[in-house]
Amino acid sequence: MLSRLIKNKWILLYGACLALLLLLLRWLEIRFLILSHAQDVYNGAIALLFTLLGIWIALKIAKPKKETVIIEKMVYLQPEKEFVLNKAALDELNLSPREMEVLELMAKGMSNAEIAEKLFVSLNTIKTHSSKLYEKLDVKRRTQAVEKARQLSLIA
Amino acid sequence: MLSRLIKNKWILLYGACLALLLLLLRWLEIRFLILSHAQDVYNGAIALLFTLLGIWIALKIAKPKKETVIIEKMVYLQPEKEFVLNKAALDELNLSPREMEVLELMAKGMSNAEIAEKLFVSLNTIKTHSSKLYEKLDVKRRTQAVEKARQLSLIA
DNA sequence: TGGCAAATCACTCAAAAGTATGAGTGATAA
DNA sequence: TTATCACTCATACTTTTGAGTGATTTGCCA
Repeated sequence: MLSRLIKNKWILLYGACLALLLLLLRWLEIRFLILSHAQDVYNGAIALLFTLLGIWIALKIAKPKKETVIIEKMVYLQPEKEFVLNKAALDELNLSPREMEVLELMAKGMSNAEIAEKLFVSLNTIKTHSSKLYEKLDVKRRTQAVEKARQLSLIA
Repeated sequence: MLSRLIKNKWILLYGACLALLLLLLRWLEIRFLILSHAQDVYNGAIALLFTLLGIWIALKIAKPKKETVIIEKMVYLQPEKEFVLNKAALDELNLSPREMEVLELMAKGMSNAEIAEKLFVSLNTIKTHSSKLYEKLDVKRRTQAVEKARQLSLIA
């Protein structure tokens, strides 16, 4: 609660300023007993002041627009004779178990229909899986998917 | 709609503060019996209005602040194992030079159209080549062709 | 010079792959 | 309880691939 107040200290600041300003104005008011048409100038001043204040607040508060920069970091894999699954890449890609299955069967050269039959699901399901697979692997075709998976050591 | 309100909760907060402030002033007013209170409400309203106006203006006009977010993307590279072309198998299969080219590009995940463009020939030509390729490799699909070629060490 | 293989391309039909969208279910996390 | 996710399936549509067939050109060689 307190921390929130502190966090929003600008609000307090703003309140204080407002209070001060009003007091100042009051004081001026009393001092000069308000010339009849001075009221317009007075209102104008308030308007101007608070407009500026609003602008200032907005500029302070406005959340910055994010700009994403992707930096590619190279990682070299050890040349192993036996196949070692690249867990890091696998985690990063976030493939579901089913998607991995489909990927493996794909890599064996099986058609969607064959994969569907083998996994006891419909052809459409396999299509859905493969589409998501391509999305996650950032490829367009199954041949590319297999290529990439091999490069990433996701499959043997 | 609601989320926008929540998002801009500081505006509400600000309004609350302003209200509190005005109440405070009112209290002071009563305390010290200074002048008519209508003026305060009036001033407060103007202040509030123009503050909002200022904020609105700023948000409309100001170019958005940019914040750079850097995301590191891992790229896994596999160091080249020494690839030894299996000449025996290649001789036996009797693939023509052009067919080998097509096979290699296929293995890179390129589509027939892309291969055609790359080799400056028509799509139909590539289809012919690939058909013969499948025949010679005794496979049904391009994925199988790539698989088989890899197993036979015809390609890396 | 005729035969042959390689390379080119066209055309058609069919099959497979892929896209887009929506939707239902069950499990699990917030 | 809501929300999210993985998995499932469907419909409709587009694109790509593959099969089958046939034709032309070019260079090689016996």
